[in-house]
Amino acid sequence: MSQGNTGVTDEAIHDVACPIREVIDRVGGKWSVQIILATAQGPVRFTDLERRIEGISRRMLTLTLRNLERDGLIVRKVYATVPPKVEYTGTEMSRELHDPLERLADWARRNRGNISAARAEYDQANSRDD
Amino acid sequence: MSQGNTGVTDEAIHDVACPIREVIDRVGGKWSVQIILATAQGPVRFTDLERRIEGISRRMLTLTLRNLERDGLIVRKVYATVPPKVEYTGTEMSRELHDPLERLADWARRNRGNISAARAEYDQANSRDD
DNA sequence: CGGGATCCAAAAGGATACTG
DNA sequence: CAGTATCCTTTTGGATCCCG
Repeated sequence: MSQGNTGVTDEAIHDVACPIREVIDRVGGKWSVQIILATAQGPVRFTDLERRIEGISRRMLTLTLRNLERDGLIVRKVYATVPPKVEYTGTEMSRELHDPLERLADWARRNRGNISAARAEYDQANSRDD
Repeated sequence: MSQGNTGVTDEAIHDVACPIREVIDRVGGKWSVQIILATAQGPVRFTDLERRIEGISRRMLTLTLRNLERDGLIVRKVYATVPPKVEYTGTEMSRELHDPLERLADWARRNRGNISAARAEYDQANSRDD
């Protein structure tokens, strides 16, 4: 190796980055995480979700639920009653996501200050010149 | 509490989901993670990144680098030489992201099979009817 | 109640030509 | 070499109305 620190890098990057992409592609949507958390401890009805997740539109709730169901992260149970009743429940796989997500949340809480400071600095530095 | 399992839920969801959103908003882009990983162990030049991150366009490389720099996740160092030379290096804050990200990657690797199985099943179940 | 169908706005991303 | 500028396509998300 004559060219400095180009060792593990390229392959290792792909091996880590690629699975991460897969996760983000499924839970990176604007509402996915909230739904995963909301359905974690038991069956929740459609309308309950709509009320509990502030700002979500009917369309996005349906769409996100469908995608999560397709990926096996939640289970949809329909009761043939009238009026209709549908319950959504997070799966085990989905619950196993909580720890990893909590780590991310930790990082975010620890570095909130850092990030907004960095931003302020950057934005100020790039308003003078240009 | 007379109405069943509505305990921690709503506030707790927000307290966890909100920081997670913050992280995803910064590293959820299509190329962010790869750049974070690639710049982790030392200075990398623009063209090196362009070569090592397969499929990235000049535009997106620049854009993503700017955003990461703005958030304090990488540092940009310009050498006033000719031809120009610019190096990008991940910051400590950025390196602290690796562990959380690795957990996510673990989850993805463990559940890859589960997910594609769930998809296959779902897609098949929804091709018959409709 | 729990959606599906439709239409629209905004954001993200890609291709590529040009430049200090 | 390391970008910027411009144009275009795709994706994502929101607003509604309708329907069993």
